[in-house]
Amino acid sequence: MYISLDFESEVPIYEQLKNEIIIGIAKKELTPGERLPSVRALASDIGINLHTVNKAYQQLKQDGFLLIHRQRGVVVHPDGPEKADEIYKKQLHETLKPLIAEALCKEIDQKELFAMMTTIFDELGR
Amino acid sequence: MYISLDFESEVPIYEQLKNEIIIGIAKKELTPGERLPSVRALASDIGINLHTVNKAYQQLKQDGFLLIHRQRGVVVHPDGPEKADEIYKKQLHETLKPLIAEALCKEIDQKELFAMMTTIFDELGR
DNA sequence: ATTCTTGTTATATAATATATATAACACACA
DNA sequence: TGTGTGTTATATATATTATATAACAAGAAT
Repeated sequence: MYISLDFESEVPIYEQLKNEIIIGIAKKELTPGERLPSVRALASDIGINLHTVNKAYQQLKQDGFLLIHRQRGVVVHPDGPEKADEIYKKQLHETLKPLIAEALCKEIDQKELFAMMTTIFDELGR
Repeated sequence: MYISLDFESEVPIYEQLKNEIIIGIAKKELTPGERLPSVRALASDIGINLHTVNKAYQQLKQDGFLLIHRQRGVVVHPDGPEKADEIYKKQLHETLKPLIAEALCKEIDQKELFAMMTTIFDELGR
């Protein structure tokens, strides 16, 4: 699996790493039960600190995407994360709203936004 | 116009403020040319520091949402922001992608996401 | 002219977040 | 008995967020 990070980005490295892994899981390039590199291996691979990788792994574990066995390492959660609950849906709604508002202000219309969404679904293999 | 801020949120106050204003413009509750409160008035109103308001105003000016006349105050840009260019569209795409990936992992399907989008369009008066 | 209100600039301070560096620990496994 | 896991602990550096005060420049109102 490719991990592309932008060190110039305002988005923190650990966030970018989380996103890459979540996208990998959504695309099923990362399959349930699959082993991920150790914090040290991945950190060394990407050229970042092991704590930065660990922070991403820990948060993904918290969110139910990963399982971490103390000595066996990190694996994609066999059952996947919990289904979205109402709290998550509300948060997603609140996250999307300003993004869409800004797009509308910039004259991106509903049709174009749906088209962009469809492209993304496509990229994620849906 | 109502401004609702969540001081417990991880989202910075100035970001929340930007979002509220952008949403206001998208909903046309804030109309082109309309005067916004002075940095001091709004800060005092919300109970935050004037520099926090100023930061939001400055960034919104940078993004073409607002015009700031040195002594006449802050107004909603009469012409609105620039139309979305390819760079913006690419950034929006990259912002949406991990959000959608996470939603899909949590078994929110394409249909439900489109429904959520439609609800948001509705809230924004489209 | 004088006063008030603008945004603006300058300093300072504190708390938090991000990222790195090093070292050590506990424990399974070969 | 090492080796490789994640984990924990410290320390450091930098950037971000938010606040507090003060002062400045210039248009607007009186």
